[in-house]
Amino acid sequence: MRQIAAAVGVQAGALYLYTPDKEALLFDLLKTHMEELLVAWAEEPRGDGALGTLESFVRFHIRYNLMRAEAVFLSYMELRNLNAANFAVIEALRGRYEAELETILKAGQAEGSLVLPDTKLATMAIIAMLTGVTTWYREGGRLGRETVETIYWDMVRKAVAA
Amino acid sequence: MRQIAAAVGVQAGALYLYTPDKEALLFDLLKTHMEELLVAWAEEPRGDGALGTLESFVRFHIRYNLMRAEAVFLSYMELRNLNAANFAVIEALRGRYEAELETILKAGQAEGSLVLPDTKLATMAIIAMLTGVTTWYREGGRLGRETVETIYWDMVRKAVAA
DNA sequence: GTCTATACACCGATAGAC
DNA sequence: GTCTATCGGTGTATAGAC
Repeated sequence: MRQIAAAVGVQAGALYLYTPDKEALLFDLLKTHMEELLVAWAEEPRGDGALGTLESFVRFHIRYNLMRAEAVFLSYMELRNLNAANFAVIEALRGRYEAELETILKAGQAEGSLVLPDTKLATMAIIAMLTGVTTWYREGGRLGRETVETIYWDMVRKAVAA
Repeated sequence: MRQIAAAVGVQAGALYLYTPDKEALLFDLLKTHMEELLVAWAEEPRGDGALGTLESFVRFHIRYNLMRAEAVFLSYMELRNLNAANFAVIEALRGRYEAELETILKAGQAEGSLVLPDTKLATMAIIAMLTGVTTWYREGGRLGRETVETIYWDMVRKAVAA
Protein backbone atom coordinates (compact mmCIF):
# COMPACT_ATOMS: atom_id res chain seq x y z
CA MET A 1 0.00 0.00 0.00
CA ARG A 2 2.91 2.36 0.67
CA GLN A 3 4.21 1.70 -2.88
CA ILE A 4 0.79 2.31 -4.42
CA ALA A 5 0.42 5.50 -2.40
CA ALA A 6 3.85 6.71 -3.51
CA ALA A 7 2.99 5.99 -7.15
CA VAL A 8 -0.19 8.02 -6.80
CA GLY A 9 1.58 10.77 -4.88
CA VAL A 10 -0.06 10.51 -1.46
CA GLN A 11 0.72 8.87 1.86
CA ALA A 12 -0.47 5.34 2.62
CA GLY A 13 -3.20 6.41 5.02
CA ALA A 14 -4.89 8.56 2.39
CA LEU A 15 -5.66 5.48 0.25
CA TYR A 16 -8.18 4.33 2.84
CA LEU A 17 -10.42 7.26 1.91
CA TYR A 18 -11.05 5.48 -1.39
CA THR A 19 -10.91 1.77 -0.56
CA PRO A 20 -11.96 -0.09 2.59
CA ASP A 21 -8.92 -2.36 2.39
CA LYS A 22 -6.27 -3.81 0.11
CA GLU A 23 -8.31 -6.78 -1.05
CA ALA A 24 -11.10 -4.54 -2.36
CA LEU A 25 -8.51 -2.70 -4.41
CA LEU A 26 -7.17 -5.95 -5.89
CA PHE A 27 -10.64 -7.34 -6.51
CA ASP A 28 -11.75 -4.20 -8.37
CA LEU A 29 -8.63 -4.36 -10.51
CA LEU A 30 -9.16 -8.01 -11.50
CA LYS A 31 -12.91 -7.58 -12.02
CA THR A 32 -12.43 -4.53 -14.23
CA HIS A 33 -9.78 -6.37 -16.25
CA MET A 34 -12.08 -9.31 -16.94
CA GLU A 35 -15.06 -7.12 -17.76
CA GLU A 36 -13.02 -5.04 -20.18
CA LEU A 37 -11.78 -8.23 -21.84
CA LEU A 38 -15.37 -9.40 -22.38
CA VAL A 39 -16.45 -5.99 -23.72
CA ALA A 40 -13.45 -5.82 -26.05
CA TRP A 41 -14.25 -9.24 -27.50
CA ALA A 42 -17.93 -8.35 -27.87
CA GLU A 43 -16.92 -5.29 -29.90
CA GLU A 44 -14.29 -7.11 -31.94
CA PRO A 45 -15.15 -7.49 -35.65
CA ARG A 46 -15.22 -11.15 -36.67
CA GLY A 47 -14.85 -13.19 -39.82
CA ASP A 48 -17.45 -15.34 -41.55
CA GLY A 49 -18.60 -18.73 -40.29
CA ALA A 50 -17.12 -20.65 -37.40
CA LEU A 51 -13.64 -20.72 -38.96
CA GLY A 52 -13.63 -16.97 -39.56
CA THR A 53 -14.91 -16.29 -36.05
CA LEU A 54 -12.31 -18.63 -34.60
CA GLU A 55 -9.53 -16.84 -36.47
CA SER A 56 -10.84 -13.54 -35.08
CA PHE A 57 -10.81 -14.99 -31.56
CA VAL A 58 -7.26 -16.34 -31.87
CA ARG A 59 -5.91 -13.04 -33.15
CA PHE A 60 -7.92 -11.03 -30.63
CA HIS A 61 -6.80 -13.11 -27.65
CA ILE A 62 -3.11 -12.86 -28.53
CA ARG A 63 -3.31 -9.15 -29.30
CA TYR A 64 -5.33 -8.23 -26.21
CA ASN A 65 -3.19 -10.30 -23.86
CA LEU A 66 0.03 -8.81 -25.21
CA MET A 67 -1.44 -5.31 -24.99
CA ARG A 68 -2.41 -5.88 -21.35
CA ALA A 69 0.43 -8.21 -20.37
CA GLU A 70 0.91 -6.72 -16.92
CA ALA A 71 -2.78 -7.03 -16.03
CA VAL A 72 -2.91 -10.60 -17.37
CA PHE A 73 0.14 -11.60 -15.34
CA LEU A 74 -1.16 -9.91 -12.21
CA SER A 75 -4.59 -11.49 -12.61
CA TYR A 76 -2.99 -14.92 -12.65
CA MET A 77 -0.49 -14.36 -9.85
CA GLU A 78 -2.82 -12.59 -7.44
CA LEU A 79 -5.99 -14.60 -8.04
CA ARG A 80 -5.31 -16.85 -5.07
CA ASN A 81 -4.97 -13.87 -2.75
CA LEU A 82 -8.70 -13.16 -3.01
CA ASN A 83 -11.15 -14.55 -0.48
CA ALA A 84 -13.51 -17.30 -1.60
CA ALA A 85 -16.42 -15.02 -2.54
CA ASN A 86 -14.31 -12.63 -4.63
CA PHE A 87 -12.42 -15.52 -6.19
CA ALA A 88 -15.72 -17.02 -7.33
CA VAL A 89 -16.75 -13.76 -9.04
CA ILE A 90 -13.53 -13.60 -11.06
CA GLU A 91 -13.75 -17.29 -11.92
CA ALA A 92 -17.30 -16.78 -13.17
CA LEU A 93 -16.13 -13.98 -15.48
CA ARG A 94 -13.31 -16.18 -16.71
CA GLY A 95 -15.87 -18.90 -17.35
CA ARG A 96 -17.94 -16.52 -19.45
CA TYR A 97 -14.91 -15.76 -21.61
CA GLU A 98 -14.14 -19.45 -22.06
CA ALA A 99 -17.76 -20.02 -23.00
CA GLU A 100 -17.34 -17.52 -25.85
CA LEU A 101 -14.69 -19.75 -27.40
CA GLU A 102 -16.57 -22.96 -26.70
CA THR A 103 -19.65 -21.55 -28.43
CA ILE A 104 -17.58 -20.93 -31.55
CA LEU A 105 -16.20 -24.47 -31.47
CA LYS A 106 -19.64 -26.00 -31.02
CA ALA A 107 -21.01 -23.96 -33.92
CA GLY A 108 -18.13 -25.15 -36.07
CA GLN A 109 -18.88 -28.75 -35.21
CA ALA A 110 -22.56 -28.23 -36.00
CA GLU A 111 -21.83 -26.72 -39.41
CA GLY A 112 -19.18 -29.35 -40.09
CA SER A 113 -16.21 -27.03 -40.54
CA LEU A 114 -14.58 -28.19 -37.31
CA VAL A 115 -13.91 -31.68 -35.97
CA LEU A 116 -12.99 -31.95 -32.30
CA PRO A 117 -12.57 -34.85 -29.91
CA ASP A 118 -13.99 -32.70 -27.05
CA THR A 119 -15.10 -29.06 -27.19
CA LYS A 120 -14.41 -28.33 -23.52
CA LEU A 121 -10.84 -29.64 -23.70
CA ALA A 122 -10.26 -27.91 -27.01
CA THR A 123 -11.40 -24.67 -25.38
CA MET A 124 -8.96 -25.02 -22.50
CA ALA A 125 -6.15 -26.17 -24.78
CA ILE A 126 -6.53 -23.25 -27.20
CA ILE A 127 -6.75 -20.60 -24.47
CA ALA A 128 -3.71 -21.99 -22.63
CA MET A 129 -1.73 -22.11 -25.84
CA LEU A 130 -2.61 -18.54 -26.81
CA THR A 131 -2.14 -17.05 -23.35
CA GLY A 132 1.29 -18.67 -23.23
CA VAL A 133 2.52 -16.15 -25.79
CA THR A 134 2.79 -13.54 -23.02
CA THR A 135 5.46 -15.61 -21.26
CA TRP A 136 8.00 -15.37 -24.08
CA TYR A 137 6.96 -12.61 -26.51
CA ARG A 138 9.22 -9.55 -26.47
CA GLU A 139 8.72 -6.35 -28.42
CA GLY A 140 11.41 -6.11 -31.10
CA GLY A 141 12.08 -9.86 -31.02
CA ARG A 142 12.53 -12.24 -33.94
CA LEU A 143 8.85 -12.17 -34.93
CA GLY A 144 6.35 -9.33 -34.90
CA ARG A 145 2.96 -9.61 -33.21
CA GLU A 146 1.00 -10.11 -36.43
CA THR A 147 3.35 -12.84 -37.60
CA VAL A 148 2.96 -14.61 -34.27
CA GLU A 149 -0.82 -14.34 -34.59
CA THR A 150 -0.68 -15.89 -38.05
CA ILE A 151 1.55 -18.77 -36.96
CA TYR A 152 -0.63 -19.57 -33.96
CA TRP A 153 -3.77 -19.36 -36.07
CA ASP A 154 -2.19 -21.83 -38.49
CA MET A 155 -1.59 -24.32 -35.67
CA VAL A 156 -5.04 -23.84 -34.13
CA ARG A 157 -6.75 -24.18 -37.50
CA LYS A 158 -4.96 -27.42 -38.29
CA ALA A 159 -5.70 -28.77 -34.80
CA VAL A 160 -9.47 -28.29 -35.08
CA ALA A 161 -10.37 -28.00 -38.78
CA ALA A 162 -12.35 -30.75 -40.47
CA MET B 1 9.94 -20.66 7.67
CA ARG B 2 7.91 -21.13 10.86
CA GLN B 3 5.33 -23.13 8.87
CA ILE B 4 8.00 -25.28 7.26
CA ALA B 5 9.58 -25.87 10.65
CA ALA B 6 6.23 -26.86 12.13
CA ALA B 7 5.60 -29.27 9.25
CA VAL B 8 8.99 -30.89 9.85
CA GLY B 9 8.48 -30.90 13.60
CA VAL B 10 11.14 -28.45 14.78
CA GLN B 11 11.31 -24.78 15.68
CA ALA B 12 12.12 -22.16 13.03
CA GLY B 13 15.66 -21.55 14.24
CA ALA B 14 16.61 -25.19 13.81
CA LEU B 15 16.09 -24.97 10.03
CA TYR B 16 19.15 -22.75 9.76
CA LEU B 17 21.32 -25.72 10.68
CA TYR B 18 20.44 -27.14 7.25
CA THR B 19 20.05 -24.11 5.00
CA PRO B 20 21.83 -20.73 4.99
CA ASP B 21 18.61 -18.87 4.23
CA LYS B 22 15.12 -19.17 2.79
CA GLU B 23 16.12 -18.51 -0.82
CA ALA B 24 18.59 -21.41 -0.87
CA LEU B 25 15.76 -23.69 0.26
CA LEU B 26 13.50 -22.47 -2.54
CA PHE B 27 16.26 -22.64 -5.13
CA ASP B 28 17.12 -26.24 -4.22
CA LEU B 29 13.47 -27.18 -4.47
CA LEU B 30 13.02 -25.67 -7.93
CA LYS B 31 16.35 -26.98 -9.19
CA THR B 32 15.64 -30.49 -7.99
CA HIS B 33 12.20 -30.37 -9.59
CA MET B 34 13.60 -29.39 -12.99
CA GLU B 35 16.43 -31.92 -12.85
CA GLU B 36 14.05 -34.72 -11.94
CA LEU B 37 11.82 -33.70 -14.85
CA LEU B 38 14.76 -33.96 -17.25
CA VAL B 39 15.83 -37.32 -15.84
CA ALA B 40 12.28 -38.68 -16.00
CA TRP B 41 11.96 -37.70 -19.66
CA ALA B 42 15.39 -39.17 -20.46
CA GLU B 43 14.25 -42.47 -18.96
CA GLU B 44 10.80 -42.40 -20.58
CA PRO B 45 10.26 -45.08 -23.23
CA ARG B 46 9.38 -43.50 -26.59
CA GLY B 47 7.62 -44.50 -29.78
CA ASP B 48 9.06 -44.86 -33.27
CA GLY B 49 9.99 -41.92 -35.48
CA ALA B 50 9.31 -38.27 -34.77
CA LEU B 51 5.56 -38.82 -34.52
CA GLY B 52 5.96 -41.67 -32.04
CA THR B 53 8.47 -39.71 -29.99
CA LEU B 54 6.18 -36.68 -30.02
CA GLU B 55 3.27 -38.75 -28.77
CA SER B 56 5.49 -40.05 -25.97
CA PHE B 57 6.44 -36.48 -25.06
CA VAL B 58 2.84 -35.26 -25.03
CA ARG B 59 1.68 -38.11 -22.81
CA PHE B 60 4.75 -37.84 -20.56
CA HIS B 61 4.40 -34.09 -20.06
CA ILE B 62 0.72 -34.29 -19.09
CA ARG B 63 1.26 -37.28 -16.83
CA TYR B 64 4.34 -35.90 -15.08
CA ASN B 65 2.85 -32.44 -14.57
CA LEU B 66 -0.36 -33.86 -13.10
CA MET B 67 1.66 -36.19 -10.87
CA ARG B 68 3.72 -33.26 -9.56
CA ALA B 69 1.05 -30.56 -9.78
CA GLU B 70 2.06 -28.84 -6.54
CA ALA B 71 5.73 -28.60 -7.56
CA VAL B 72 4.79 -27.34 -11.03
CA PHE B 73 2.53 -24.66 -9.59
CA LEU B 74 5.09 -23.62 -6.99
CA SER B 75 7.87 -23.49 -9.59
CA TYR B 76 5.83 -21.06 -11.62
CA MET B 77 4.59 -18.87 -8.77
CA GLU B 78 7.87 -18.61 -6.87
CA LEU B 79 10.25 -18.31 -9.81
CA ARG B 80 10.30 -14.50 -9.59
CA ASN B 81 11.29 -14.63 -5.92
CA LEU B 82 14.75 -15.94 -6.85
CA ASN B 83 17.69 -13.57 -7.29
CA ALA B 84 19.01 -13.06 -10.82
CA ALA B 85 21.73 -15.73 -10.64
CA ASN B 86 19.45 -18.45 -9.29
CA PHE B 87 16.68 -17.43 -11.70
CA ALA B 88 19.09 -17.89 -14.60
CA VAL B 89 19.95 -21.43 -13.47
CA ILE B 90 16.29 -22.49 -13.38
CA GLU B 91 15.60 -20.81 -16.70
CA ALA B 92 18.52 -22.67 -18.27
CA LEU B 93 17.09 -25.99 -17.07
CA ARG B 94 13.70 -25.02 -18.44
CA GLY B 95 15.41 -24.18 -21.72
CA ARG B 96 16.97 -27.64 -21.83
CA TYR B 97 13.55 -29.22 -21.42
CA GLU B 98 12.06 -27.07 -24.18
CA ALA B 99 15.00 -28.02 -26.39
CA GLU B 100 14.03 -31.67 -25.99
CA LEU B 101 10.68 -30.96 -27.62
CA GLU B 102 12.13 -28.68 -30.27
CA THR B 103 14.60 -31.41 -31.26
CA ILE B 104 11.72 -33.79 -31.85
CA LEU B 105 9.89 -31.24 -33.98
CA LYS B 106 12.98 -30.51 -36.05
CA ALA B 107 13.57 -34.22 -36.63
CA GLY B 108 9.97 -34.57 -37.75
CA GLN B 109 10.36 -31.75 -40.22
CA ALA B 110 13.58 -33.28 -41.54
CA GLU B 111 11.99 -36.68 -42.10
CA GLY B 112 8.85 -35.06 -43.55
CA SER B 113 6.35 -36.40 -41.02
CA LEU B 114 5.77 -32.96 -39.51
CA VAL B 115 5.03 -29.62 -41.13
CA LEU B 116 5.42 -26.53 -38.95
CA PRO B 117 5.38 -22.82 -39.62
CA ASP B 118 8.02 -22.28 -36.90
CA THR B 119 9.61 -24.90 -34.63
CA LYS B 120 10.34 -22.50 -31.78
CA LEU B 121 6.78 -21.20 -31.62
CA ALA B 122 5.37 -24.70 -31.99
CA THR B 123 7.53 -25.74 -29.04
CA MET B 124 6.21 -22.95 -26.83
CA ALA B 125 2.65 -23.47 -28.01
CA ILE B 126 2.64 -27.21 -27.32
CA ILE B 127 4.23 -26.89 -23.88
CA ALA B 128 1.83 -24.12 -22.82
CA MET B 129 -1.13 -26.12 -24.05
CA LEU B 130 -0.07 -29.29 -22.23
CA THR B 131 0.95 -27.57 -18.99
CA GLY B 132 -2.45 -25.87 -18.95
CA VAL B 133 -4.06 -29.21 -18.08
CA THR B 134 -2.92 -28.75 -14.47
CA THR B 135 -5.13 -25.66 -14.11
CA TRP B 136 -8.40 -27.49 -14.64
CA TYR B 137 -7.84 -31.27 -14.29
CA ARG B 138 -9.41 -32.81 -11.20
CA GLU B 139 -9.10 -36.41 -10.07
CA GLY B 140 -12.46 -38.12 -10.47
CA GLY B 141 -13.67 -35.56 -13.02
CA ARG B 142 -15.49 -36.17 -16.30
CA LEU B 143 -12.41 -37.55 -18.07
CA GLY B 144 -9.62 -39.76 -16.77
CA ARG B 145 -5.96 -38.89 -17.21
CA GLU B 146 -5.33 -41.30 -20.07
CA THR B 147 -8.37 -40.05 -21.97
CA VAL B 148 -7.15 -36.47 -21.55
CA GLU B 149 -3.71 -37.52 -22.83
CA THR B 150 -5.30 -39.09 -25.90
CA ILE B 151 -7.47 -36.06 -26.68
CA TYR B 152 -4.54 -33.67 -26.34
CA TRP B 153 -2.34 -35.90 -28.45
CA ASP B 154 -5.03 -35.88 -31.12
CA MET B 155 -5.03 -32.06 -31.21
CA VAL B 156 -1.24 -31.79 -31.15
CA ARG B 157 -0.87 -34.38 -33.91
CA LYS B 158 -3.34 -32.59 -36.17
CA ALA B 159 -1.66 -29.24 -35.47
CA VAL B 160 1.78 -30.38 -36.56
CA ALA B 161 1.40 -33.49 -38.75
CA ALA B 162 2.17 -33.33 -42.45
C1' DG C 1 -8.58 15.24 2.11
C1' DT C 2 -4.17 14.56 3.42
C1' DC C 3 -0.66 14.34 6.67
C1' DT C 4 2.18 12.26 10.63
C1' DA C 5 2.45 8.98 13.96
C1' DT C 6 1.64 4.72 15.48
C1' DA C 7 -0.68 0.21 16.73
C1' DC C 8 -0.31 -4.51 15.92
C1' DA C 9 0.96 -8.68 13.54
C1' DC C 10 4.16 -11.19 11.02
C1' DC C 11 8.49 -12.27 8.69
C1' DG C 12 13.44 -13.99 8.21
C1' DA C 13 17.28 -14.59 10.75
C1' DT C 14 20.41 -14.73 14.94
C1' DA C 15 22.08 -15.30 19.93
C1' DG C 16 22.77 -17.95 23.60
C1' DA C 17 21.09 -21.51 27.03
C1' DC C 18 20.81 -26.40 27.40
C1' DG D 1 21.01 -30.22 17.54
C1' DT D 2 17.25 -28.03 19.27
C1' DC D 3 15.09 -24.76 22.05
C1' DT D 4 13.52 -20.03 23.69
C1' DA D 5 13.89 -15.37 23.16
C1' DT D 6 14.50 -11.65 20.48
C1' DC D 7 16.21 -8.24 16.87
C1' DG D 8 15.28 -5.39 12.88
C1' DG D 9 12.33 -4.78 9.23
C1' DT D 10 7.98 -4.67 6.77
C1' DG D 11 3.09 -5.03 6.16
C1' DT D 12 -1.93 -3.35 6.63
C1' DA D 13 -4.73 -0.42 8.86
C1' DT D 14 -6.20 3.32 12.16
C1' DA D 15 -6.11 7.76 15.11
C1' DG D 16 -5.95 12.33 15.40
C1' DA D 17 -3.90 16.89 13.97
C1' DC D 18 -4.40 20.23 10.38
